[in-house]
Amino acid sequence: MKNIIEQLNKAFDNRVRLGIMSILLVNEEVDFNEMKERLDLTDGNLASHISALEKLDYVLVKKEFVGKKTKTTYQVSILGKKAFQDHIKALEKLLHKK
Amino acid sequence: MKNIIEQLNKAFDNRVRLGIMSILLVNEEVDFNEMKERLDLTDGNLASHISALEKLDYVLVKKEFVGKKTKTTYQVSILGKKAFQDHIKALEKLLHKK
DNA sequence: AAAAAGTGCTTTGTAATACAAAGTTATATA
DNA sequence: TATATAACTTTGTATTACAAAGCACTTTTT
Repeated sequence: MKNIIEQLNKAFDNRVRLGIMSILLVNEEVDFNEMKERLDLTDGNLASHISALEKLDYVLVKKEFVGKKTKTTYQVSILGKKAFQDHIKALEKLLHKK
Repeated sequence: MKNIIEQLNKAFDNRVRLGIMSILLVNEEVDFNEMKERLDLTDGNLASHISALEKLDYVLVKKEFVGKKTKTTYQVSILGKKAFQDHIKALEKLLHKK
């Protein structure tokens, strides 16, 4: 039988990743710079958290050219959405249902 | 102006500490061994997380003798309850209100 | 009475984060 | 030509998280 904290997804312990996911759940697409500004992160910090979420296939990274300039946008994957919603459910269970 | 993740309390990022707090919010008192079993932790790991919460004055530690045996029980402090509820509010804001 | 087990830690050691800052490649603009 | 922007990667450091072992003491078992 699982204890209450095992149901929480370790990937979402971190506040930055919680922030990224919650932004991506309500925004179809968010690009590197908007994310960076909304969460007030350094480039490297954002890149590394995104990379962690990408490795788990929770976030999809799209790279395109706008003219000759690169543009990177992020989307949540179906798996990521599911994982996040499960995490929220586990959180709610933890917080309200004893 | 604060960004959304700054409102989350860093002390509650961790799943073990989230678990401890949520148990203490619905139980007047919980002793060392019950906490340990409910969260399935090693002695040292529980002790260190409790100590972190104690340092923040979020948890009160009561040591007493039951016969000649020591017994340690934990309670959430008023400050801790406040901090935790604020954290939950911030979480809800993050998760539901965009 | 000796050995084993339990209470509640602390210490030790290791591995995994988290993060800032600087460096990088390439394009863009003044 | 010099500066700026985009999107990283690298480097280095400091902080966690955790298991396992050790410890002092008491209690239970044999």
